[in-house]
Amino acid sequence: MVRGNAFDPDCPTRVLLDRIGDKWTVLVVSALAEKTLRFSELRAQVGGVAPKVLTQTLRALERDGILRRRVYAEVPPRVEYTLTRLGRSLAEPIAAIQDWAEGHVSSVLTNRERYDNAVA
Amino acid sequence: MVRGNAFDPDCPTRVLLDRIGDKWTVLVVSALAEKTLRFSELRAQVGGVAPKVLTQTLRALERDGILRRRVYAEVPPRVEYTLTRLGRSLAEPIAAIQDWAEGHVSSVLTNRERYDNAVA
DNA sequence: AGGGACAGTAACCATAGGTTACTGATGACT
DNA sequence: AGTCATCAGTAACCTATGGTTACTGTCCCT
Repeated sequence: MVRGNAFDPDCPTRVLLDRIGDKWTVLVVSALAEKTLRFSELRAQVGGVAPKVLTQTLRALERDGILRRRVYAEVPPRVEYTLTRLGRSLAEPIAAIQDWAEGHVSSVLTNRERYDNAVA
Repeated sequence: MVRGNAFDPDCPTRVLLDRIGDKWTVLVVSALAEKTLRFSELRAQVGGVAPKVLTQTLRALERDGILRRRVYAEVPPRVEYTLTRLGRSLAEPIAAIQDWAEGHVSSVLTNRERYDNAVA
C-alpha cells in the first residue's frame, strides 16, 4: 500500500483526514490564512456557520494546535483567532484545493447537469 | 475578499468544498489515483466504509464527473471505478493534503495530549 | 441442492450538524 | 435612570447525514 496506511481507520493519518474532512475546517483555516480574525468576523466571513458549530470547529482546531485563541478582558468581549505556524503550513495545501475548486467548478456543474438530465 | 467568493454559501466553489469535505471523498479519490478498482476492492482499501455510504459517495463523484463507473455484464457482477481526467487533476491537491497529514500527525497528537491534560 | 462470489439495497438507529433564543457585562443614548 | 446595542458564546431543541446489519438476485461450482 502506497502513501502510508492512511486507509486504515486506526492510523493517525486517518484521524487528521477526518478533521480536515469536516464541513468547516477548510473554510476557517482559509479565512484565517489571510489574517487574524475575531469570532464575529469569522462568522461573517464564513457564510452560513451556526455559532455553535463554529465554536466546535475552533475548539477542535485549537486542540490540534492549528490555531491560537486569545481572549482580551474587555467589554464587550474580544476573542481573536490566529493560525499557528502549524496552521500556516496547513493553509498551503488547503489553498491548493481551493485553487482546484475555483478552476473546475464550471466543469463539475456541467457534468452534474448532464448526469441529472440523463437520469430524469 | 481574496480567493473569489468561496465563503459565500451560494457560490459554486463552496459547493465543491462541501463535496471534498465529506468524510470519504478524499480517501476514495486517493485510492483510485493509484489504479482502477472495483467496488469490493474499494471497500477493502478504504477501511471502515459502510457499503451504503460508499455507494452514495461513488454516485456523487460520478455525477460530478470525477470518476467513471463501468458495469460488466458478468456473473458474479463486476463494476469498476476509474478516475476521469478531472478526477486525476483533483488527485494532485488531495495528495498534497495527505502529505501534510502524514508529515504532521505527530505534532497534532502531541498538541492534543497537551490540550487535554491542561483541561482535565 | 446448497453454498459462494459480487454489488449493491432495505430498514432501522445514532450522532453530528443546524436553528433559534438567550445570557452577562458595560458603555452610549435619551 | 432606564433602555438599547455590542460581543462571544450556551442551552435546548430538531433534522439530516452517516452508520449497522441483514437481505436480494444471478450464476457457477461441487
